[in-house]
Amino acid sequence: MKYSKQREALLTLLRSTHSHPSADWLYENLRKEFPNISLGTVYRNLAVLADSGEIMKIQTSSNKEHFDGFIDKHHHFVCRGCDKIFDVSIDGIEKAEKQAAEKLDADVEGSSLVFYGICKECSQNN
Amino acid sequence: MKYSKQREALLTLLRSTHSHPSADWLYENLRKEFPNISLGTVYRNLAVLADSGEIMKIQTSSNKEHFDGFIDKHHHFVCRGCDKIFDVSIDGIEKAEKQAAEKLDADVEGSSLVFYGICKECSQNN
DNA sequence: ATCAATAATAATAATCATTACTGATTTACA
DNA sequence: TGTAAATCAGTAATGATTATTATTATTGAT
Repeated sequence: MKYSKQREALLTLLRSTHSHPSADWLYENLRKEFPNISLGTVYRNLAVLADSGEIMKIQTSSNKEHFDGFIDKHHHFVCRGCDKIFDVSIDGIEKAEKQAAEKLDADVEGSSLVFYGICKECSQNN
Repeated sequence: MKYSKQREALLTLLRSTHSHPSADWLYENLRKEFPNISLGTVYRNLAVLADSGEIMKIQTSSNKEHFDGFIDKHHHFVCRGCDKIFDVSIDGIEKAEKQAAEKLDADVEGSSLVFYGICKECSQNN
């Protein structure tokens, strides 16, 4: 894995926000610094960084991948009003993973827990 | 919502398996009974049935939607070896939802919990 | 510092899943 | 039965992601 300015800028950008951006948002914002950057470069580096465990891919009910530069154990809440993704930490999930492993007799390596609903701001604006 | 043979057959087919099929699998299998059925019909009815709460859309790390004809509260385990989706019931998730709602001061309507790892069969075959 | 090997890039084309559109058919029900 | 509305099949369009290719940048060794 060779160094590249683009990859570093991508990682820096991703770690500068807690908004869990998508590939095209990252692309648009990287263009400020690299006007010629290619969307393919963004996707490729997101894949590389996710594979190496430096960032995290988030799966929501939208058909779009979102990314998180922070890989500490936490979960997400997706507002169906504004589609924003919020961080939230819940404890006791290891217990659930253990429970699943036992029930299925499988090797559970990880899990994804996403909450859905209406965020504070959206419920106030209605 | 008007009755249609296609929608009924789709629902019956989806409820005949626990394999959590994708739209194209359902399409291919419905063609046995309806050789002219359209993929659009499958997608439309999946959306209609999911909206009305009769079936459930499953989100995994694959960029493909999967569907579940059984809507009782349960969770899923995705094997990264064979990509199969297994059902698993975990208790105590309501507590996690409550915890998230309190932490975010949000209205949590539901959650999705997906486990990842290697299933029993795959770990035996290696 | 220069050079060759190779990884990364920009640009673009291709793919894949899903959604939208259209005109014909089917269902519900007055 | 007749009519309005929902659903259909067929097909085109969209949107996100991935693959291709020729060029450029990084690396480690001379």
